[in-house]
Amino acid sequence: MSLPATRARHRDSVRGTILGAARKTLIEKGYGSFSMRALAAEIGCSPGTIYLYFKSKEQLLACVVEEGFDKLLEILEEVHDTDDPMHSLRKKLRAYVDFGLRYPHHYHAAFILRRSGRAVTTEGRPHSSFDVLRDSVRTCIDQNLMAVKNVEQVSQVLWTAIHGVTSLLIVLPKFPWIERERLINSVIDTALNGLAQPTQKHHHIGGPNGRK
Amino acid sequence: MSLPATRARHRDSVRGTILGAARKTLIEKGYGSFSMRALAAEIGCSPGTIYLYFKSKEQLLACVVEEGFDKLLEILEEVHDTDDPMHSLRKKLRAYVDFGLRYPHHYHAAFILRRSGRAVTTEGRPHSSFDVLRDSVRTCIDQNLMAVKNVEQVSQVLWTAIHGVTSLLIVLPKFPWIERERLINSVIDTALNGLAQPTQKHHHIGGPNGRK
Amino acid sequence: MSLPATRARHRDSVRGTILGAARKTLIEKGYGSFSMRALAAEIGCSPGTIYLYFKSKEQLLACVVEEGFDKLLEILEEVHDTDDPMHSLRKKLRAYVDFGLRYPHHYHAAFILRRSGRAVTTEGRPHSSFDVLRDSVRTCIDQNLMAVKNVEQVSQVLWTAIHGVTSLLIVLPKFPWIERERLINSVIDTALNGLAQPTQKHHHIGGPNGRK
Amino acid sequence: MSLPATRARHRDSVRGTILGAARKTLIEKGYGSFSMRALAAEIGCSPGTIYLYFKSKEQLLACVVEEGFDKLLEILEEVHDTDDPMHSLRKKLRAYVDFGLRYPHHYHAAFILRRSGRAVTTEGRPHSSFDVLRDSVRTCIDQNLMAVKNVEQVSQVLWTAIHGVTSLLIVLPKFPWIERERLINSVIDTALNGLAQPTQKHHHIGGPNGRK
DNA sequence: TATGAATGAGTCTTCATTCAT
DNA sequence: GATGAATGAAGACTCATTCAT
Repeated sequence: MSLPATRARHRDSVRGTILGAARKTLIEKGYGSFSMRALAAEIGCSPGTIYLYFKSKEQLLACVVEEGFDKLLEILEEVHDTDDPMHSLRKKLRAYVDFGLRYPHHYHAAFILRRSGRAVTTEGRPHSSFDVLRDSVRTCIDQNLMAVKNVEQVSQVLWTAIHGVTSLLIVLPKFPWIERERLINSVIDTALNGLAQPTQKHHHIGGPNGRK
Repeated sequence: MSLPATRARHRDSVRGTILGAARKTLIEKGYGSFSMRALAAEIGCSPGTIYLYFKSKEQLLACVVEEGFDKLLEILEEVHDTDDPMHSLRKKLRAYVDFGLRYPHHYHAAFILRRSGRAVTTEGRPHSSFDVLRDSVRTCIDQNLMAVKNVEQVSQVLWTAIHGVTSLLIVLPKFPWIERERLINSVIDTALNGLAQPTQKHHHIGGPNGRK
Repeated sequence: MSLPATRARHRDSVRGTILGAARKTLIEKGYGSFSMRALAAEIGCSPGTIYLYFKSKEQLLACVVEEGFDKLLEILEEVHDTDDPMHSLRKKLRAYVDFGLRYPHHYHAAFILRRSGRAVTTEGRPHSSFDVLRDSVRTCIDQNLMAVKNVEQVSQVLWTAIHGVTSLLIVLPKFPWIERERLINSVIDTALNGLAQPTQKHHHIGGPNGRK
Repeated sequence: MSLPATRARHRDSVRGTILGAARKTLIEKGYGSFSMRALAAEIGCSPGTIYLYFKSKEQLLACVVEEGFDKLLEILEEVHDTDDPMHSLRKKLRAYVDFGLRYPHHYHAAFILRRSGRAVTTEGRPHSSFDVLRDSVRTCIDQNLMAVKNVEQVSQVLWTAIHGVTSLLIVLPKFPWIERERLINSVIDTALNGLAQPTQKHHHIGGPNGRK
């Protein structure tokens, strides 16, 4: 470590400030209105300063997205496993949706946007959110709680299900959706029921059927 | 007909060319990089020419989206109903996914794109693809084929399910998906099973379980 | 005359329509907002059509200005001479100011604007508004009504006087001017009194002094 | 002083360069042809640079106008009052005209230019050139040297008179004016005589009448 | 380390003008 | 005579980025 500790600490602090402001701007103003100049103004530094910490706009945005992945991962890992693996799985699915709705721009950047040809992938990431989901699914299958036995298949089906609601709610917020809470629960119920052993129907609190 | 027929034909042709290029560019370069100049260059005309056919960038993009909605509606309406309502419903769901994968540009423009602030809505549209889906669902529920009886809820759950696969396959084509056909079928099976009456399990040909 | 009379009449009519619309637009929207396309739209013809009647935007505007000169001349000539030459002169000065205030854009184009180096001049015009003014002044001097005997000098002094009010009222309409009528009369009174024979004070109706 | 002095000096210098070029371009090319791009080219910098010193085209033009007002005010205040108020007034009127002829660009920007719709006003200006003129007039009236007793009226009449010559000489330099010096003096004489007490005729040196 | 001036390419859009039909 | 499609240049303005200080 060639830098004195205080230096390093300062660097990190400034870097954090920039990242925080970037995230905020990205979330509040949206992707299209994100500009390095505006960001510098927001922080109160000169445009050049940002380039001391991030090589380019692209890299800065990549860091914000990275942050999003990390945050999602963190949130999913916070869902502690219980004795009931299906319950744990359900809670993870729900945490995923909640993350997307709470940080729509992060989610958008990570899973919806396709930028300049290169899609965002989880490539090169040692441990991804999808891994957490897959682990949870594996436990269920190992305990014979699923009718479908293929871990990868079940995981992917579940992922597409929760991505479906999450992304549609983000992209089409004005669509006349049924009550949001009911929709999300129903999506998760439906997917789990569709995959579970016939004898093992798991519903969220409130029952399987929608009100008519 | 005030215009000579050749004139009108020419107009439509150019308009189509612009729309097509816009759609393509939009998906490949991304929303942020979409520029009227670049579009004109792509087509081989001057920037001003585009403005002879579309009032503004905004309107052009709106037309691209509109196009997507129309195309999808058209395809869904081509799926004729049969004696078995669940079978018809399944065929429509599958047609939806196939549309997205066959015309990813259209699909992207219609359901994935999110424009700064204002989201695409179906507002003002007399008849939407979702209406077709809802009608199909209603028939199933009327014939007591669904465990969940709320038409709107079932329709929305099904939509999010098929949108989930469709959009993820489009946006993250490099993700290590399981075999595409199996994934799609599994998604549809899962959703329908999760919603259907316990006694009425409908699977696509090939059975309910994924191969291990 | 190679064209049949009806043809020629039609030409003139269309030309007049264009000129009229141009004048109207110029007056209402101002010089900066004048565009050939907008003009065509206003008339309800295609942009190209205008070019069948006017070589260029510049020429069209020149014609409008020309029209302005003609109109001013016409108005000045309408002021009939009376037995009292000073009275006639005063009426002409007043007519000049009124013209400027009634057609501020014409006036602006003719006497205030300096376009691309070349100032608008009366060069080449066989008979100008200034000639009318000069003739009126000459009559006054010939009848020994002026203290200053130089026709050209008196004419120019009077012109600058009325141009002064006219242009300032046009250019600075929001300045806290005294009541407009009183100002104009006072300007004309002052100029005529300053030039007239000491024994011959001519005032407009209302007296020489401003109210205190 | 947060900026190093050299920085500040540089800023002012560049700002001045831009303002000067803007003033010049504005007058020579006319308002309609004034373009930020062309201005940048004239100066030899990039279009963006101008925006580092002026927020918009509108603001730049407003500054040019402001400059004109300031310069004129400065010059008028340099004319010191004497024992003879009419003489002082005359000197101020003459200084006004001289200013316009010496700095035609400034004068044009301040009093001749008319911006689309919104006219230049003196609004918000704490002390204007017109105030100086008015003060001088008030002194004359207080000493009973004027036939017309209304300060505002006299001031405005005098202003329109000197603006008349000044602006016409600037805008129509090719008109066959009488000798310039004689014209200016005659205008001022005429106005002052027209307003003064009958017994108090003040002429510039050289006498009241023009040579014939 | 941090600044802020500068750039050059880019943004959308409008315009005067031409020309085949 | 009239059209309307097309152009190419220009309009104001913004932005990511670099660099001397």
